[in-house]
Amino acid sequence: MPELPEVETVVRGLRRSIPGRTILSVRLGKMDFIDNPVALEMHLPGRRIESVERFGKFMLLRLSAVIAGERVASDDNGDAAAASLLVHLGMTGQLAPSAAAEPAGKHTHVYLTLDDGRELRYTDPRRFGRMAYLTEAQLAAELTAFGADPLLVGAEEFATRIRSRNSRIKALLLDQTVLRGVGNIYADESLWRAKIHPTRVGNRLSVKETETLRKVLQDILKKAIVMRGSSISDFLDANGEPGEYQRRHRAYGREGERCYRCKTTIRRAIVAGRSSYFCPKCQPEPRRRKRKPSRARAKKS
DNA sequence: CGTTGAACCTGTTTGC
DNA sequence: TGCAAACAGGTTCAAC
Repeated sequence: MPELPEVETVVRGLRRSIPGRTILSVRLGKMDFIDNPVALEMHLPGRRIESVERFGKFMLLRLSAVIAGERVASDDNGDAAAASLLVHLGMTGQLAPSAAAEPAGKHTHVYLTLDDGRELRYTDPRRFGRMAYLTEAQLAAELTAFGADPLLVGAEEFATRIRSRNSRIKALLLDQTVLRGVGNIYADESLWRAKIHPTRVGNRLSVKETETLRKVLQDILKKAIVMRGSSISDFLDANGEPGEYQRRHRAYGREGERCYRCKTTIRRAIVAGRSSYFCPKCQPEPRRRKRKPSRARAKKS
């Protein structure tokens, strides 16, 4: 459920009351989605949360360096220096503070006790999310593999990233090493708006088409953030509130309904392994590509 | 390189 | 009603 707009919504919510708080203790339930559970228990207590940031679909809680004297940095592990708690919400993750006395749900697996009587809790039924305590060096290494920020990427870079690839545009939009933060909903919404069929191949899109796609993608992401994301069945922000952007969806989840532009019935097909919704009229299907002219003897056709 | 399908895990919806 | 199948905002990895 969480794509860039939803993660940004959670981050903005957390920024209102989390920075400045110190983590007093850590309690863990199931921990198969945590890189190194012991690292959390060992290094989080005593740390102050300096800020909350977003990187693609990741949330980063920036942690203070351990105050000298509080805990002596006698080791060279770097565990006394600034570090971060990286959180990915997967499909069903939620990160929100609540009063420590508030009963937690069945799928709440991480409890960070704060110094103001609250607990920052991570809840995730499917546990497709991820949590990890990372030093600065580990964090830097972790983030290098990701692509451009879809909100900031310029026309030239976007065109290059898309038009240099031989994959379907749907797959490219979902590929986090191409763009960081776009998921299934916003990929389909932007393709519908740009009138581009999800199976069109990147290197066969014109410069004009990629520029249209970049603009509508940015416009959609910005509007979705303003509307606090899309809540399909269970997305809730850091205040437990659902988003409103699902009311603006034009393609995603609309199989069998009529296209807002031409009234044609919206169709669903699996592209890049994901349900993809599109208007078969507004988004014309590309001509099937001939297979490679393998002159290496293939028996023939 | 690129594509597909399976796997990870739990819950909800849909179909017979 | 009951039960099984299909499906879900994501990522990763093996196999071709």
